[in-house]
Amino acid sequence: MKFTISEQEELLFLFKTLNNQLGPKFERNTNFSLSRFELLYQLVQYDEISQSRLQKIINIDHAAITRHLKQLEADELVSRRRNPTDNRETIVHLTDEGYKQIMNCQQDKSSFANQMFLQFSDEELQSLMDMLKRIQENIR
Amino acid sequence: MKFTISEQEELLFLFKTLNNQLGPKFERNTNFSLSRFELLYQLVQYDEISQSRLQKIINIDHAAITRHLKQLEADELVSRRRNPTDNRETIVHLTDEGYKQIMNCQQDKSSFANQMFLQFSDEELQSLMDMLKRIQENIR
DNA sequence: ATTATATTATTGAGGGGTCAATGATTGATG
DNA sequence: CATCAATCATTGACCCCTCAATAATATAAT
Repeated sequence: MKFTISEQEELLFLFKTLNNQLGPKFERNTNFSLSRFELLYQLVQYDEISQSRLQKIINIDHAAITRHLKQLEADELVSRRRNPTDNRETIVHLTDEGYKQIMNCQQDKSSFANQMFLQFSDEELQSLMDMLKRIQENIR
Repeated sequence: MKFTISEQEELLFLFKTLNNQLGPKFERNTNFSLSRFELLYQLVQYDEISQSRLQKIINIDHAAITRHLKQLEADELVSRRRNPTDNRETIVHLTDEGYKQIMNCQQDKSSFANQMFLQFSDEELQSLMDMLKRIQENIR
């Protein structure tokens, strides 16, 4: 006995598939994973920021944040130190090398995003963004 | 010095975030990961199917397919045997227990998908599907 | 027939993510 | 001020994924 799949359900799986394809492609183009890129990007914006604030912005688990930053620190793209006024916090800061590298792959990231949304109108981008945010709300 | 992020780039990261949230939620609701669910779903459709055909349908790496099916076999939701007419292939078949379990969580999956697309019109679903497929084409 | 080529499945290494438990530090409260 | 509760970071266990290398089998080509 077979059963059918609704359009909604098809979309759910399409999402997963698309994402599985997106991540590796992005990484091949920029040499950074999406998460690492986001992390470094935020560090450019904030200069100094605690891990827990980064966590809230990036929206991945604390554990993943810690491990990414430890690795980025080992790679010397980032420096970390305790917050003197609150010793629970670790404050993260981009090194010169980190800044250089994230700036270097700006172009790659942009052209990747352009390729991804080739032939999308502004209205479509807007509507897509809107729908994704609504989905996010719906499953919250 | 800061730099800005285009709408396209914002969408790229929104995709990743949304997906990171989608997977775990789905799993908590159905007790199957999205991939396992898809695998079992296809087995309901095909009754018997080779791993390589499954791989092409589900669109994840061969290695992941092998590991999922080995685990599902250990859980006795699936049986596997060599194809007598082509010994390279492994043919996969759903067990009664596997059938029972996948059918059991149909309801959970449906209500999850409904929740996800709450207040989406048919046109929106259609347009979303269309856009996702175009993105998939664009990055292929 | 024998050799070269392609297909299928498997494994190992490594990256990314979650959840749960732990330890340290800070803040609030009786 | 002593204790209890919240916050932050870290670690371990485990899941999912990709890529690359390998082994086995089948197919094609000389």
